[in-house]
Amino acid sequence: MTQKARGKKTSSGQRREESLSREQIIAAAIELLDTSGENGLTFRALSEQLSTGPGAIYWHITDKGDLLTAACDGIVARTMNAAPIKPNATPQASIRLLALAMFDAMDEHPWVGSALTGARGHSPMVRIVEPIGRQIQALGVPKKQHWITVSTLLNYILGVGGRNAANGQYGRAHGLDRSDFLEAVSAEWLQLDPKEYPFVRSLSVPMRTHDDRRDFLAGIDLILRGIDTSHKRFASKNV
Amino acid sequence: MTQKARGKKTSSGQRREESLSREQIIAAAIELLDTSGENGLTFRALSEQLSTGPGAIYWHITDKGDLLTAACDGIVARTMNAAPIKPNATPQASIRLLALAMFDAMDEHPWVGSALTGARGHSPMVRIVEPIGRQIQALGVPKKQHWITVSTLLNYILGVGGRNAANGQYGRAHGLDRSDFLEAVSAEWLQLDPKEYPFVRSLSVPMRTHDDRRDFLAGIDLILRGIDTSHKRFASKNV
DNA sequence: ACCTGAACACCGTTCAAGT
DNA sequence: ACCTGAACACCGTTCAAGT
Repeated sequence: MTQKARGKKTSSGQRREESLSREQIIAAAIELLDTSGENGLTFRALSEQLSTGPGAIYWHITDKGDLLTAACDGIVARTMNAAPIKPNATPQASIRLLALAMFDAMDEHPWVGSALTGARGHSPMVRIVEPIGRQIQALGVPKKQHWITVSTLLNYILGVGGRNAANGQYGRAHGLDRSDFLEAVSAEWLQLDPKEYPFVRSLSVPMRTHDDRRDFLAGIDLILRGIDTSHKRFASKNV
Repeated sequence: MTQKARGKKTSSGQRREESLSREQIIAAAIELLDTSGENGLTFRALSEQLSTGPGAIYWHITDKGDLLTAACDGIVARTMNAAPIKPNATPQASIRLLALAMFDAMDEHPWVGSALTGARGHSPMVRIVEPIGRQIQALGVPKKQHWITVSTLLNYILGVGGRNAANGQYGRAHGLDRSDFLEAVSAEWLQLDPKEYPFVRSLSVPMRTHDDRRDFLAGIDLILRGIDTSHKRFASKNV
């Protein structure tokens, strides 16, 4: 509204024509994060891509934290809006779908996992909590349990996202692809003291062969079973 | 063993008498992290506290990531070793106890939450997985489910720890204590559009009044219920 | 073998100066 | 109102030089 369009007529190639906007900056930040990872987002690199000086960005953005949160929020917003929740699906199926959508988003944009955990304010979080919460409501979970039920699901999702981000960064830094990485961790686990770490050693095979996405879903299902039980118990007392 | 003790005889006050050791550095790092937060750990601040130059640290430590992981590992190790698991307690009770021990540790050392998520290698993770895994075994969970069961618990714990760390940092940066912080978030949630965020708005009261520790445990119990169910189902098929 | 500390490359952020 | 870009304070890390 207040923004006067003052484009430079002769747009030379990829140069911007309009004045800088917050949205432009965020979009460029997302692109930078996607292509060069968490450490790739620099005010200098960003301003170069936008063909300005680093100081210009501070007119539209408060902080690096602000920028990171905004970029994260952008991904979360489009992810949740695009999730195809069917009106006649069961609440469980819808929760699975929503969670899986987040998983895929965090898998495609590994930096989202850590940005989400450290996000300032509430905006990205709230975007996830709302649709999941509605399904929890539809599940008939009593009101007193709403908070801890969403919290549990959210914290699980955040945990997976954070680990994914860390593993991805490690792999990128050491030039390992996913199977190399799993192989290495599996081997390390096998070298642990059999007396001290019998259980961890017994996990060395599943660790090497597991499927992140499938196991993420299995965790969601595990939690969903816990919700169901508590609901039935409560309902039988009340109805 | 190979390390010759070559102390300076006249120890002036707090100066170190022996040559630098990895353990000394890690202990100092933990102290620094506890007193001045995640951003307080600097090679310069650390070397000053150890009365050396920044370069000296690199003789014993690979990296800042290495240092952070080692500090985190130190806390996790002592936490898990100190957890008083009673041999005649139920597996569920033991898992609750172990999880709660980790929660308390991450609450006392907020930086552990984020360090744990980003930890390189596996060492701190493995320390948590082993004792919890044994209880899962004791629970009679079938072998094929071991991996996803510990993963789910671990990811939940990591998620809570990460959020705690982020909230703590936010509070510290803005000079808010816990209740101020919750008040602020709760107020923000109430200002959301009632059409778009009815569920989140309905959480504004529990958000303001909730107890982190109790709710963390409630989440653990929720997950434990999910495990129980799946176990019974499997057992009835097999026995 | 272990430590010193100056130096390097690179950050986020600020701010006087411009338009 | 918005942008420029030099400058500041501060990082992690390296490395020749010392003991």
